[in-house]
Amino acid sequence: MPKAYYITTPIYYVNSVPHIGTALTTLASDVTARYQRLRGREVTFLTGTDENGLKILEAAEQAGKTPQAFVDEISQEFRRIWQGLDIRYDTFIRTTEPRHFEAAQEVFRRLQAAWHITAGKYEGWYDVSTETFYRESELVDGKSPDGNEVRWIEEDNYFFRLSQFEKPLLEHLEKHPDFIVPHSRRNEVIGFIKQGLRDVCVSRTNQGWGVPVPGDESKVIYVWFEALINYISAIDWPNGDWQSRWPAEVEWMGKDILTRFHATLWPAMLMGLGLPLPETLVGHGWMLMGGEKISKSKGNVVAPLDLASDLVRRVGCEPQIAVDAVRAYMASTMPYEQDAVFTYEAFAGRYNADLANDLGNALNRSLAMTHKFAEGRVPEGAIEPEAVEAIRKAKADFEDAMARFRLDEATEAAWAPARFLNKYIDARAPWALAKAGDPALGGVLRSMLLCLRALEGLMRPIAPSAADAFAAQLGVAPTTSWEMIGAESSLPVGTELAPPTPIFPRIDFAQGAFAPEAPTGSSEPPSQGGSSPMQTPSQEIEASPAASPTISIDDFTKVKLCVGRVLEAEAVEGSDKLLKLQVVVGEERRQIVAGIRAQYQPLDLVGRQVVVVMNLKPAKLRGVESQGMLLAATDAEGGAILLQPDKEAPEGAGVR
RNA sequence: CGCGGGGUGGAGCAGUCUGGUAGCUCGUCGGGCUCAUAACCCGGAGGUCAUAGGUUCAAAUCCUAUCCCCGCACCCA
Repeated sequence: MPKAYYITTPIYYVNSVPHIGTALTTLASDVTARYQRLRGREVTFLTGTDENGLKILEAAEQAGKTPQAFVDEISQEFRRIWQGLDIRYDTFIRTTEPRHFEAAQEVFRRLQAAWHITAGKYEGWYDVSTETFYRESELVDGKSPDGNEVRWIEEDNYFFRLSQFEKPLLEHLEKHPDFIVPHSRRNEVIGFIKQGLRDVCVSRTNQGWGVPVPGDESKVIYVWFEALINYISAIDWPNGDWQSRWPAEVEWMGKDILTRFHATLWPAMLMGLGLPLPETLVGHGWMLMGGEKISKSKGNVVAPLDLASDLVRRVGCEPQIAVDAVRAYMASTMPYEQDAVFTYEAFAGRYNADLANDLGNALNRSLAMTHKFAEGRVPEGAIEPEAVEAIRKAKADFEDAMARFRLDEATEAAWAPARFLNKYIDARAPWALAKAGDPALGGVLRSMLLCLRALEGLMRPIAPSAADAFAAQLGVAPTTSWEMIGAESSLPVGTELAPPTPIFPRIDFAQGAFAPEAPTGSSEPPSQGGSSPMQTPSQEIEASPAASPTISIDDFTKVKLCVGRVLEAEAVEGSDKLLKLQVVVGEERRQIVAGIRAQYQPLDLVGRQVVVVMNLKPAKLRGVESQGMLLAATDAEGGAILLQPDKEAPEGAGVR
């Protein structure tokens, strides 16, 4: 049996539901999968959810649910949204499934047997709440960088000896130039590995959630390590028919999780297991909102299905067509090397220009003419060579673009027959031919319709429902194979066409700009495109955007605030944010480090009165002791605006 | 000197590896058509390709230096 084309997305961390960035990766995979199916390949398209890890335990607790109920619910939500976006995956893996547990443990066992995982004593600081280890130098004020309590632990743990794979990884990258695309990111990966790889601690204390280390129930396998295994656990490695799928042809992901994990740790794990590596890893760019990274705290999250319903509400098209409009937009602006910027204006503009004006209108006017001049049937007549050539070229361009995973170019190629057609119609002016009784009319009309039939096939991987609508109006069944595209037999003479009905109704901007119905920002996640098995420790779960809890006046008076005066100020070396200040508060003198360098010059500050938090535990920042904190407001960009007494206050005055 | 990406007509981008008179979409101005979803087609205006040197017959493209933006890392007491 020939090997199936195996394509994967990262598994998504179930701390919250997908947004337009997450959908990007999944959509890219879906378009690739649909294209390969059309080409006749057997395809296995995998996606899933990452459900282990201590953060899930915490998020579940916050939500007042059992962990299992919590992950069940969110995993289900992912599947609902993928279904809504017409994502046709073949396999959905959840890392809480037995098959994943078994495979993960087997990976662990085998790597252990091969001495790629070894037991060792770990000595160091450990942040229990984020499951992260820190070096002494990374600690701040005796706490983790996130401000969590850390404790010194000396415990037995397991280490994956990643450092041993430096050379083999570099060799593989050398030998397979297309292992990582785009090439700019391949260069980054090479640079990263050349800096030296450190062994990875791959076990954590078992708190009743996660995959236990085989033979050591006191530990679970570290979630970042275990999550990657989904790519093989999902195809029943090691006991099932995994060899008919592995290695993956392509693993899609966002650029954020490419370098450290998919391009380094994951291939090293596979090497340790003696398994072949995926053929290609694509680390695409991000979809930014107005130039900024998508994040809930900025309130700039767009849920893909909301975008579709906004469009339905505005133009009254079929829901599935609106979904396709979202798909087409994402595919056509698919960030590859660079990030792309999402705006409602751009989405609406492209919808009108590409889908309504070019594609929809091309279909509409062609059908109308056929009804008017040829009784609504595909007429006799020779297909004209320029049409044949236009279709051939579009097809070849599409193939070429997909071979390079350039969805933006593929989309452009798919639309090409429509763009050609509009020009062609104008050049051949069928209405004039009809008036003149010119016998060329039949061939021209038939050429036009064949272009539309080809368009229907080419757009199918990107916009399947719209393709169905095209086929229906053309009076034929959907295109089912790549060979059909452009073939005369795909649209027989005499085929009866449906009456033309606009598939993509235009957005009338005279009625106002296209905008979301209501400000979004309900329960969407802060993470991006490939946000994945591996979330960086700083990405906190935001289970509920709830108001901060109230505190009592007693709590407040615990904070000792005083007015001080800045005596000296200078930059902290090696930091572009920090200033070192000498502040006098009454009799007392304090050294305070503040992250205000972007807003204030040292000289601006000298002599100024400031409000100081006196009883904050001292901390070391960039190696410089800070004995307090200045109060400041936050500006729109997150910069600091120092607070200052309305008029000169007595030296050392208390603040309440 | 932490790592990396980028600076191309009003906007968003391609082209840079493999030098050869700057291309696409949108916008704008003018014209055309009337089959069509006020859609479509044609044409114009608009760029010293961040800056300065260099290599070359020829540089957006190669080399050197500088400036500016943006990620990551660090960090924001």
